[in-house]
Amino acid sequence: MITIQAPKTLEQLMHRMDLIAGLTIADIAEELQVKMPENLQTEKGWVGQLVEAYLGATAGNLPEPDFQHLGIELKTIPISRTGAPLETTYVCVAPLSPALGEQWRTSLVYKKLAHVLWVPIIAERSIPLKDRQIAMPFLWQMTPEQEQILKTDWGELTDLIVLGKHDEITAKLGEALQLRPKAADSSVRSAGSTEKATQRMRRQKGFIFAPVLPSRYCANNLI
DNA sequence: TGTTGATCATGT
DNA sequence: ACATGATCAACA
Repeated sequence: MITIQAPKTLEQLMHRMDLIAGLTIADIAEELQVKMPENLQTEKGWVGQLVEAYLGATAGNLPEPDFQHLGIELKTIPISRTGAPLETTYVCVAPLSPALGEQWRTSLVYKKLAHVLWVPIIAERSIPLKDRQIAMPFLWQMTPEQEQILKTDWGELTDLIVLGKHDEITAKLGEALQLRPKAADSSVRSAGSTEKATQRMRRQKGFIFAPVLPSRYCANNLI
């Protein structure tokens, strides 16, 4: 695979955003000389990793924003031809034992969502992977109103974990953030550090961003 | 048919 | 083990 240097400045990144708009997945795979799977059934994160490589993201699988020095998180988002988001977006793990006194602004959720480069991809399931087209990427920062929603959701969901109310946690909670299972399969268990003594094994969960805040993405214009 | 819970691949 | 990247697919 061809390696792309990380963008040094925000201007460089924005320039690459302009260049990637309108390309198909096949275009990018060809440029990077990577083999493209027929579908995503066994490589669900493949497109995200392809776009990361193409734009020069550096964080790998570290729990940090993708463009570390710019503090920007890259997220691909599948959209319909009319710009409606087709999936929710994984943000980060939800600690089984949240640090005592953890605040919203110091949380990993905030760090990841503070600056997001959304890369919408027209990805209706009827469209073959190779033909799916990148729409216009855009930088997003939460507004004060949006932050209030996220902060409230994060606080309520974190409280449930802190209080050990794991049985009450479902994806129905939260307005813009959900807590959903995040594991290889439903049998995986792990212990929170405060619970190791009692051997209370719980299922790992992750914070999921329901795309209700940037509710519509440019699909047709700007390509 | 939209949502919620489950699952897959990869890297350190 | 546990973090990243997400989409799949069963079921309400």
